[in-house]
Parts: sequence; C-alpha cells; structure tokens
Amino acid sequence: MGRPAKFTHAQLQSAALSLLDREGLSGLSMRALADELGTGAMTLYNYVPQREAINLLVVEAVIAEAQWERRPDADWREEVRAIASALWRAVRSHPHAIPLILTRRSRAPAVFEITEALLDALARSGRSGPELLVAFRAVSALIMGLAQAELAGPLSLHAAESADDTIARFRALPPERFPHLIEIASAAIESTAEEEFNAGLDLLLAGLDREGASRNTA
Amino acid sequence: MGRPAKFTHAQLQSAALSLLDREGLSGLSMRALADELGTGAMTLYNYVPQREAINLLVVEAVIAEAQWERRPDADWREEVRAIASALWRAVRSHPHAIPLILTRRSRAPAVFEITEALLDALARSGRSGPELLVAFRAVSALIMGLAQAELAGPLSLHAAESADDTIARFRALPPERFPHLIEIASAAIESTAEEEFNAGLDLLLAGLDREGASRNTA
DNA sequence: ACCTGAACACCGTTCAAGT
DNA sequence: ACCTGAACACCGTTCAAGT
Repeated sequence: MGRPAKFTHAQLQSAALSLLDREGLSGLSMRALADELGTGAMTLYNYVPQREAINLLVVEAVIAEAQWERRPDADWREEVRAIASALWRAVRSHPHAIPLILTRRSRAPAVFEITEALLDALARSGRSGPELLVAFRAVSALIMGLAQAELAGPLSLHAAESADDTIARFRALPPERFPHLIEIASAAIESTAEEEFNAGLDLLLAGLDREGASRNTA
Repeated sequence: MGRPAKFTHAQLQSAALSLLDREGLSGLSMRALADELGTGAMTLYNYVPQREAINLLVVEAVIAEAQWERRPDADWREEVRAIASALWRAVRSHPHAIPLILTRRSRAPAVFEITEALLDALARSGRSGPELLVAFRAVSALIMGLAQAELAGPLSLHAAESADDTIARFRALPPERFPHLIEIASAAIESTAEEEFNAGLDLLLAGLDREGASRNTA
C-alpha cells in the first residue's frame, strides 16, 4: 500500500469484466487486460499474485451486481424468490463469466453476504442445521444449474445456432427413440428463460413448503 | 473408412479421460495427449478437427459411464431417483471433467439416451410440454449444480484445504454477521455428499409430487 | 489415406533491471 | 515502492512435406 499506484483495484476489476463481456473467456488474458489498461503485462503483477486472481476479481464483480430489496419480515418464500432472482439475473447478464462463477463462487467474499441473506430466508421455513444446509444447497444448485443450462444448449435458442437450426437438429432425431426430447424441444421454443426459472424455482419452493409442513405437523 | 489407422476413436477417448483424471484440466493438452499415446501432437489432427473435440470426447465418455437399472414400470419417483443418481455418480467420479460437462453436456450424443429416459420417468408424473420441460430443467440443474457444489467449496471438505482449515476459515467470520453461514458450515462437516444429494433430490421430488397432485385434483 | 516436424502466434510467469 | 522489457516454457494450429 504505497503511494500513487497507477491503477486501483476497482479499475482492474471493471476492465477485466468488460473485456470478458466483450471478448469472451479466451479473450481475458493478462496481456489483453494490460492492453485494455494501456500498460504492459507485467504491470498487472503489481496488483495481483497470479492470473487466477483476475478470475476471482471477475466473479466478485458479478456477484456484487446482485441487488434485491431486503424485506426481513416478508414471507420466506418471497424472500427466497427475490434473492434467487437477483443472483440469477446478475449471473445471466454476464454469460461468459458463468464457467468462472460456477467453479469459484464460494471463494468470492461478496457471496457471503447474499448467501447469509438466502440462509436467513430459508431458516424462516423452520429449518436449521443439516436441513438448512440441504435447502441452501438445493436452491443454489438450481439457480446456477438453470443459469448454466441456457448456455449449454441444445434446448437453448440463444446460442450460436439459430432457432431453425435447433429445430432441425431435433427433427433429425428418430422420433420413436426420442419422443420426449422432441416434445420438450418444441416446448422450449415457445418459452422464455425467465418463465422456466420461475417455474423451476416454484417446484423447489413447493417441495420446501411441503417438507417443512409435514415436519411441523409431525 | 480408411485403412489401418494408428489409433481408434475409443483409444483417444480413454487416453484423454485418464490423462484428465490424472493431471487435471490444465494437463489435458494436445501435446500431452499425443505424448500419452506415444505420438506427435499433429497426429491427433487426423482424428479430430480441433482441440475442442477432445473436450467433447471426454464429456461423452463420462456421460456414457452413467448406468442404471431400467425399470419402465417402476414408480416414476424411483425411476427419476435411479437415473439422477447414476448421472451424479458418473460425474462425481471424474471431478476434473465437471467444468467440461457443465458447458458441453447437451452436445454429447450419449446425453440423449439418458435424457430421454429421465423425461420418460418425469412424463409419468402426468406432465407434458412446458411442464415436462420445466421438470426436466429443474432435475438436471439440481444434479449438475450439486455435483459442482462439492468442488466449489468452501463448504466442501474434500478440496485442497483440510477440514480444520475450513472450520478455521469459518470461525474467522464475524458470527453476528454470518450466523447461518457458520451454522451450515458446521452441518456440512458432519454430512456426506451422498446424503446431501439424496435430501436435495427429495425436496425437488416432493415439489414435483405436490404440484402434480394439485393439478390432477384441480 | 494417414502421418509428422518446423514454425507461428499466442499464453502465464521468472528474472533482472529500471525509477 | 512501483514499474517494465526480455526471455522461458508452455499452448493450439497452419503449412508443407513425407509414406
């Protein structure tokens, strides 16, 4: 922590994120990031011990974008929904960062805040200890899994290939072997990611509700 | 096609997977894979158009390992559980492949088979079209998200750091700000990945059951 | 047809040197 | 203390050449 210093940590962070958004995962290199900042590659090592720290910086930035209205006295289902949606939206708005987030989200300090908020909401369903852990695991797995699914295709229409190509690829499958695959591919064409996320979360919330209720009455 | 050919496709595939298992994601390079096979890097391009095809080969191999007992007349919940567990186990036994699987699973033909089987089981809950799509999305997001969560820590004890280190890291968090985080970290120490997976899947199955039931009686 | 070495344009990072 | 160019050990891939 000396004097002037050419860049701030925040400058590195936002330059890295915008470079990633613009050029994709393979475009985020030390050399390219240095270029983006108008300096040489080695200068970055004055701010960061290794390349991996840039990845963490990016994950931190994306998670920090998740903002929601805190309402500690709202129904716990509403609160879970608000937090989960905020996280899902933040992640989705930086699709190239998703592989990084999936593998590093728990090493980013910013995730502690939103995780604690989610846990607080889930705890109000009457869970604690191992049950709280499982509820948390399930909700966050669902959020990240659904955010990811969009990128992984082939049910996604927003990938490199067009909707027509996707339909064509599924039409090419033998219908007697893959009738349901063809069925959901058709359904996917008419649905949006938001609808699917909300409906998927509803399924899990129904399970959380029911399991909580059955235990409360037992 | 062609004559002799130095290697079979299956040889490439299993060499790539064992190299990945042994050396990790960064150890799986064209040059290292060629070494593993006792040839030069450029030879691989006789079998594969680009590096990315190696990734797909690996994903294909892992998914193909998911085997389960087909029982088309069993209760749909049991069938979903059997298929989901098989997939989860296959993925978990190749942890270094997880980032590849997450982002490429739907481009691997082997995934069509198991997906159709999962869809068939889910369809027996009385769902079709958009509802079947959402049920499928939720189940597969949960499987992949839970398989991934283990690697991402910090609630994982199987990562590079020891259990004591993990506990210490959470003890260092201010308890008044992160009470629930500390609570589930303690719970995680005494639970296994299998227990968490089964309990998480139970939550979702309860939701699938309830939503299905309410619709059937409406 | 299948094979392969040399070479090119990239990486992250070490080292040694500058102020 | 912060900065930085040269150099090293890697990448994936093109090209041109071998059988």
